[in-house]
Amino acid sequence: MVVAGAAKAVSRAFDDALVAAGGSRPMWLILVALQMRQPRSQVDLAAEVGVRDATLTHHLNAMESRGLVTRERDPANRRTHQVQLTDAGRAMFFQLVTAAQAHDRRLRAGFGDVELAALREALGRLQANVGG
Amino acid sequence: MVVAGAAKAVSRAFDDALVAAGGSRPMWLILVALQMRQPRSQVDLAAEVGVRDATLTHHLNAMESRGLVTRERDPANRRTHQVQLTDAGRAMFFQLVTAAQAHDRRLRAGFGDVELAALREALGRLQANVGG
DNA sequence: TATTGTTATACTCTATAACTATA
DNA sequence: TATAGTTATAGAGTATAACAATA
Repeated sequence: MVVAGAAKAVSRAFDDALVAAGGSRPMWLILVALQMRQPRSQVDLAAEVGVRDATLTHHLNAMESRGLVTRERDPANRRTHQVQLTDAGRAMFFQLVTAAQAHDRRLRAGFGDVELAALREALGRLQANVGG
Repeated sequence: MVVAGAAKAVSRAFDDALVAAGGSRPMWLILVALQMRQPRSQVDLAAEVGVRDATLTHHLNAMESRGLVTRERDPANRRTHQVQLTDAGRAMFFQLVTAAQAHDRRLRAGFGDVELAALREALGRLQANVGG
């Protein structure tokens, strides 16, 4: 119960940091996924981000209208869309990385390296315990 | 960044557990606040729960229509509503406590007492670092 | 005027179901 | 029929702004 409260506060602070930097958590996850590997299909992206197809469509619509990504039909399988980052998308990625790193520094203030490693390991186990 | 992902997963798992038990996180926070002290004004409750007055009104409307709380004007200051738990509200509180405890057991599987105390302490510091 | 609470409205994130188009 | 994606709709949670009632 105490853990859940802290988890919510920490999670929300990260969301707020991304919004303050002109993005959002879903946008961040999509940008990270594309930065790792692209082009990707929407089914693939949705699975990586952890949302439904229709939810991803919603976010991609917003990102496409902001010029952050492009969607092109795959000539080999015209059902699928190949999603790719634009230059503006890469710029937004670096903008959000910067914000996330600044947030991370603030978050781990007062933590030593060893302690931080232990914390990360423990959080990973908590996440596994809830099926994440 | 890893921490934020784990925090979100842990936070959401708690929300899901409360929903599965017939409640929600805001309902839980309101019930806990009233169980600690009642009657309380809505300004007071909203501050404790961490939402705006209008947001609290929204949740109290739902809880009142489910018979979990009552709102009565304070005769001494007719602007304020005194919010109180009904028998059904207390029953819902215990129902959600039970669910939260079950969830907590699952969450901390594999953690020893000492390790758990260290984790709680560390999470408290993280929360403080983000201004929670 | 200041405070308490409600109403109206809107926004974000998410989901399900029905649909289109391709295979 | 099965798959990829879109559209329509909805619901939860939150917020701001305008308002009414009371002090």
